[in-house]
Amino acid sequence: MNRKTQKRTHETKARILEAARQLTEGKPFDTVSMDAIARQSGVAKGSLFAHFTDKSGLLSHVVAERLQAIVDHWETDGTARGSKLEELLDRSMALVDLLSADRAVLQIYLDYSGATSSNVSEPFSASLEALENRLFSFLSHWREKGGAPFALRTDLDVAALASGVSAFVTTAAIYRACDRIVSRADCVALLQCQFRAWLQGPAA
Amino acid sequence: MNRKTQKRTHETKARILEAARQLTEGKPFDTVSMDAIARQSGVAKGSLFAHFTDKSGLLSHVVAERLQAIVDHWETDGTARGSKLEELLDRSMALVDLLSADRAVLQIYLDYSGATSSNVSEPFSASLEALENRLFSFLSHWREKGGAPFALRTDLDVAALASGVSAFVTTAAIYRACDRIVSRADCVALLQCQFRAWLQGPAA
DNA sequence: CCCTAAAAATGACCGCGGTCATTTTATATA
DNA sequence: TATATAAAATGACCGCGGTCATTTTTAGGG
Repeated sequence: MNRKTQKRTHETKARILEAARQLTEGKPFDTVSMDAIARQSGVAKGSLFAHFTDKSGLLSHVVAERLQAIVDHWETDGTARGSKLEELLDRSMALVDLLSADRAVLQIYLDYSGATSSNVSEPFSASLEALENRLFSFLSHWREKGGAPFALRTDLDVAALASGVSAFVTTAAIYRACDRIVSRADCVALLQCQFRAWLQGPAA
Repeated sequence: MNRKTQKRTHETKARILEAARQLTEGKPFDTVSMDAIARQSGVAKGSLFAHFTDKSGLLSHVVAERLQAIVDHWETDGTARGSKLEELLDRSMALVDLLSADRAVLQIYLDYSGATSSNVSEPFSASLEALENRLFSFLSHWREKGGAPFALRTDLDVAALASGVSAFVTTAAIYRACDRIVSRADCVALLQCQFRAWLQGPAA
């Protein structure tokens, strides 16, 4: 017969996540071992793998939180900005900064950003979906209401535009994680150029 | 005093690479251990790391060869094609197929495609550069001589066009490596749409 | 040809992520 | 409350990538 999950489960899971959160604060993921997380959370190592599929699966929760922070900030921050393009650049760079700062974070993002929701931790896919929705509605708004410095092209639907933007952001993060793009300014410049070329409608 | 490297060096390095080539034929990289490569090549494991920085560094040579094969095939194959766009799609999908078939291959490609040539094995960066050159000259030719099904846009230089194409191909490979893009046909369709939108000049 | 110093090869060893047979704990029922 | 059993926790263990003090081989000067 089936019994329902005990409340211990949620507690230990929370303890593990809290330990992971603390230990990864400011340190690269690959310097934080599963043994260390087990020790910090006062739980046997084996238990980590009972609650999470693997190290990536565990840390994807941490990445999810960081991703969510970007979304939240985008949604709440009403700071006036020079233009729609600048706003998009600003938000994109927040993501690039997050992803390119830690190889393992980028790794997790790439592994899970493409996967079907079934094999990914819900927090991560939720955050990712929220981010994609935010981008989608941003572009929708831009197209409908207009915005500086140019009008969006109309020969592609918003979803297609968004997927292109994502592609540029992702590759920018990859290039920056290696050292192909050295300075942050170069990264911004590249994205600005690509965004213009991808999003701009025919000249008025 | 400095002595020059012995000829043994090249021999063992070649033996190791040959073993790696054999063992990875048709099998995912992560099923082939360094111990296995050492055993197959008749060399101590420690020697592998004397000749190559790490497993990625070793296998990047194998990836380089596969990459080079794509370049070579593109350069020699004079098969008549329906259009420039089809040719580009065809060649891009060859790369996508290569990268998405094995996680570790994709990993190596992403790690090294961005890195400065100094920290990457020469064969790999050579193959990558050859591929980029091939794309560049393909696009240059398209722009100058024209070609179906449309003329290339002229508001971006060829290098910028190429970087965009690479971005779309890379993300397509990532999506396909996970299961975001299930069928190969969907992948082709996505790329076709993105290539058109990215490359097409203003309607005549 | 021998001797010596540098170059190359070696394999025991380490920490890591991950597994699993076993033990401990909680809960439903009598 | 006592008992049976499912759920949860445990930690010794494994194979992996990678290291390094030691040994073996090679090349060049006397």
